[in-house]
Amino acid sequence: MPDRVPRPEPEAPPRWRRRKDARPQEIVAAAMDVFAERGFAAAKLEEVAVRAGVSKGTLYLYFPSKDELFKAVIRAAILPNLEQAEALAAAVAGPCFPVLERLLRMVAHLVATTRAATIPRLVIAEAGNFPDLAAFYHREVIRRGFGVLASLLQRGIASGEFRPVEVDPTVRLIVAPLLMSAVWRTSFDGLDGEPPLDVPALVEAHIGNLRRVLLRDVGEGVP
Amino acid sequence: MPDRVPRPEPEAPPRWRRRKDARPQEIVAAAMDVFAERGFAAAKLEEVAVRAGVSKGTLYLYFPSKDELFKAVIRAAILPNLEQAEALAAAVAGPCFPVLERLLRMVAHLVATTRAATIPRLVIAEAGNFPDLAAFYHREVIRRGFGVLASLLQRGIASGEFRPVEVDPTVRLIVAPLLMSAVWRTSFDGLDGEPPLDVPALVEAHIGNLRRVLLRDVGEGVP
DNA sequence: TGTTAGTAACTGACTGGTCAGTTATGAAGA
DNA sequence: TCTTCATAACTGACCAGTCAGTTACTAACA
Repeated sequence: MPDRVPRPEPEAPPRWRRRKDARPQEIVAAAMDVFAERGFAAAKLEEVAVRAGVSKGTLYLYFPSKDELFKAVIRAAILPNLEQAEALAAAVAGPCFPVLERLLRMVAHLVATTRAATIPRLVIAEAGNFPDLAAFYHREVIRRGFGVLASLLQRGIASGEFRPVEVDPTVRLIVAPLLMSAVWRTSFDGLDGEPPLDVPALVEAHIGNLRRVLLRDVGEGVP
Repeated sequence: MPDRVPRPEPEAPPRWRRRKDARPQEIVAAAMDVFAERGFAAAKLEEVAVRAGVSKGTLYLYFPSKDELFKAVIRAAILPNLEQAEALAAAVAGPCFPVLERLLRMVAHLVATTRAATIPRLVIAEAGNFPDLAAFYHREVIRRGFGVLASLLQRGIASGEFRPVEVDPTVRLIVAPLLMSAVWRTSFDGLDGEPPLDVPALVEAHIGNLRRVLLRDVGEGVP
């Protein structure tokens, strides 16, 4: 009996390929999805692996632990946007309020349309269990974001464009509605047949309020 | 050999006592602590039991599951305060802005001093995994809280005390800083040696801003 | 006023399932 | 051929939920 070839598909594609450079991003993208849907604790690495098209062991070739994978997700989702915001705020010389408007609308757009909106919720939820993650987020995201707004406010106050408000509370009051929108969209939206949160309308109302709060000449001729 | 009495302490107190009515509250209080420290998923019922001074089995005599215990915690922490707020808002006839001030300061005080401040964070974190809990919270807490503020705004607008603002976005803009404060205090406070969030200062700044936004006659004589 | 039988509160060891992380093995590519 | 990338079966810890047994209390009866 001649030796029968044991593999029936000589033209079958290989069961897997080596793709050392593409893997990390794909894994992070898959992890972003799963963490967003389930939260950190309830997310299963097996599911991350399946969505990334690899096996669970492969995750551990690129990330030493679930925690580190989580941090990588956060970094990947937040840092590019933050750098964009810093560039936007730094590169302007004229009046400050229009810059503030553009920043708010940009963040609102992110909140309303991208997966990055789930990041604050994830960090908030896990801050107690990952103090170093909370510290990282506080240092790399919150502090920098606050810094952008604070310097903008200070410039506006110095030039006389803005009333002399207290900077720190005002920064927090500017940010709060955006943060709340991000959290809302990823926690409560679409419950009980409620209409979804209208983020643009909320932001426009907020900008209108800020105009009355920050600027010296309030246009009182509104009907 | 005469029969030695096997129990050496005839006056020893019993190892446990039957306390059918006190148990549920004590268990809920212990669970509140553990959930607040660890989050729902990472909280261990064994630890809840130890802090409540009972065994794990006893928890299941009073609550059918971890989920139901969680809901009981939420109800116990939120509903009394909500009823107080509704009473406060309903029992007034004069101008609306002082009522709004009192409501905001009351909530700020809760946020700054009580364990109830951790509840929003817990609900936000677990909303994805417990849709019915999110729906319960939305229906019983958020909708009612929004209702209190919305009717107050409408009364103020109708009487001419307030400018004719859009009610729904404005309610959200009023609530956002308080929600953010609650989340902040239980997630980021005391990180990196930062000073803790000054909730009263934030609320006073917010009230000042709302005065400019809502009232018709803005006192422009501020230095 | 004991004594005792009955009951409901309570305990804690156990189970079954889940899942993060490990490793023996093999295929792909140089 | 040898190294690297990847797999998939495996392990061990952890924990919600269970249940057979124990104990505090009570009420009926002596």
